[in-house]
Amino acid sequence: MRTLKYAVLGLINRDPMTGYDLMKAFNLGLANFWHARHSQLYPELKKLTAEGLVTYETVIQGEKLEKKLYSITEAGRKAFFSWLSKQERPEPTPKDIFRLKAYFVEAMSKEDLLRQFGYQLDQRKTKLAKLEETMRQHPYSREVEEILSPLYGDYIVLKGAIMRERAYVAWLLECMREIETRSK
Amino acid sequence: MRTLKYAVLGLINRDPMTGYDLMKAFNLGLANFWHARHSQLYPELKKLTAEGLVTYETVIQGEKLEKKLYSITEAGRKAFFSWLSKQERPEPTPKDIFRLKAYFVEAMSKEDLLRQFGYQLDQRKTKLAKLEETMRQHPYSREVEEILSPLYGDYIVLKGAIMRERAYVAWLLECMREIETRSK
DNA sequence: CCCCCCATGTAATGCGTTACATGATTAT
DNA sequence: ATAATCATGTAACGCATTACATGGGGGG
Repeated sequence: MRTLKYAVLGLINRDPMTGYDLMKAFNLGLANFWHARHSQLYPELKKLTAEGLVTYETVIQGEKLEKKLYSITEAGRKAFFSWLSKQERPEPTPKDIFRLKAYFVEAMSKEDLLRQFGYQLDQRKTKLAKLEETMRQHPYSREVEEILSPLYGDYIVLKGAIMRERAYVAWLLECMREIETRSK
Repeated sequence: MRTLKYAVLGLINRDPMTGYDLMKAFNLGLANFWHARHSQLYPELKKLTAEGLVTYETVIQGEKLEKKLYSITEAGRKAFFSWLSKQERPEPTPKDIFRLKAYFVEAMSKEDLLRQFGYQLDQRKTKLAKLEETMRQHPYSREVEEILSPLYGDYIVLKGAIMRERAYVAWLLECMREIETRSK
């Protein structure tokens, strides 16, 4: 499937960048739907270079620090667009350890349950608050921009992440309310 | 982390079962938050047996078909409960190919975008309808049951899956509405 | 001078999928 | 009979994480 390949191509297609730049992207905005470590990125870039989908030029930073600035090739752009326009069937539902634990509700005491759900609620609310803060500061929310820009892509996935977190929080609250009511 | 290990222990803790039974569970109810193939389950059961967390007895089905009926041991139960009560920090956000494509909105034409979002909407709506049908037929929705039963666990994760799908559908609709409005 | 960040890689290990492989039972 | 389902396993491969490993640049 090689999804990472296309994620990297898509980013480099926006602007030439280094492996380090990619790593930052995968730990910031993209982290809401895709994640990769540098230990996965550097080999991937090597592979893409070998496949002729990207090229790099070595840039000197300061005195002698070398960095590789990657650009997409025509072949790379073609591969990326071809992947992008392909309709893929929905993937299997993502795994979720907390839902798994919730499934085993019968093995927990009511106190344990409320502790577990409460902790999860805390975590999720914090996450949600951060996403909402990011949204408030997002340029797209303030100035109305052209729809076919990277900024708009940023905006819609952020919006999606917020809606996803809200649904999770709502679920947790509903479960807790029911557990509390019944345990009286 | 060995999450599969605990998923298996939790299921066998409910009732003794075979590898095949486990496989069915991972493709039905659990599929909404965890998934595993038989090729992963049989080795896992072997490992759990070696660790002394489960035991099995061989049962003959019909004339000569052997199946292994696994039960949890005291050690297994202990390991399971210890995992269950442990608070884990939220995992990294799950990967989502469609969100990744949505992020690269600037590389698509408006027609492509509407086609992609439309297809995804179809798929997600179908999935949601199935979940809602399962919910209508769920025993817990009809008879009010004791809260600390496997049936309740089943119910809350189903509820969670429905809320998750609804949020996804709502996001898709919102994106499509905006894309259509702006493209005039 | 020291710490944080920039910058790039490799090795070992673990988790998961796809494919390979076999055979019995049950329902139509 | 024959197809679907029950039932159990292994092998090869790919994707991802953790740990190992090294060194320069810039700000305080």
